[in-house]
Amino acid sequence: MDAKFKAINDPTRREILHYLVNGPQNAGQIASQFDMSKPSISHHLDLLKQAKLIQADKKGQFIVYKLDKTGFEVIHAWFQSFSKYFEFPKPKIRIEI
Amino acid sequence: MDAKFKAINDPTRREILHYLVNGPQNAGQIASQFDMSKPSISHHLDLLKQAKLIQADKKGQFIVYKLDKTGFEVIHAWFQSFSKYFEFPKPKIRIEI
DNA sequence: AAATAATTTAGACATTCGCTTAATTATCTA
DNA sequence: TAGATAATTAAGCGAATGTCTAAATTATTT
Repeated sequence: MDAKFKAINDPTRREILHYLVNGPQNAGQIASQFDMSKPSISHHLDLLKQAKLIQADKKGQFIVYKLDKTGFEVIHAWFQSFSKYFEFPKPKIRIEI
Repeated sequence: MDAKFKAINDPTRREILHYLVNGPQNAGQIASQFDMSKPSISHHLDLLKQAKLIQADKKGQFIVYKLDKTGFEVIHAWFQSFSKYFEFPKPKIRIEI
């Protein structure tokens, strides 16, 4: 729990998560998006992995990262625990008639 | 944005938020729930207020705090931005037939 | 087997964070 | 108005965080 909130507390890590919405990327591709050393990005990726917000898959000499639903669901559930106090806006839907 | 994620990163602040689900409480009542000095709680309340996760109302010599929807909605919207990647579990509903 | 490439690990440093005690401000009441 | 109560602000300290460079590890290519 703590690890997840800690993970999303950093702006770089939140950017990494958003970047991965486009699909899986290896560590080098992710690092190239940021004006920051590769070891720093590697450290951020490690914290995101510990929080189960991303998954790492080794593909030869590359390590491919992708979003992990596990961690997101836990945080989402935490938010739901406030729903008795107030409702959050729901996505608009259309129903055919 | 940063202030909100920072605010929910701390376990004491998350407990304060949950405590306020029961309804508005003044600073002393909140502090009495924690084995921690009042100035520390006061500081936590300040960060939560800055993040617009709680609102402060002065009632005489008391300051009454309550949850503020504003900040929660912003964080919730951030999560929604990942919904294109995976859906979160929806609350179960019953429809009368 | 040696060279190259991708990534992580290790060590160091400045900044931020959370906590405490002491001092301050504001309000209520006798 | 003096004294008590509620809460915050100020100052200081140790621990955690984010960043870097340099070194080590793992996998591929020639």
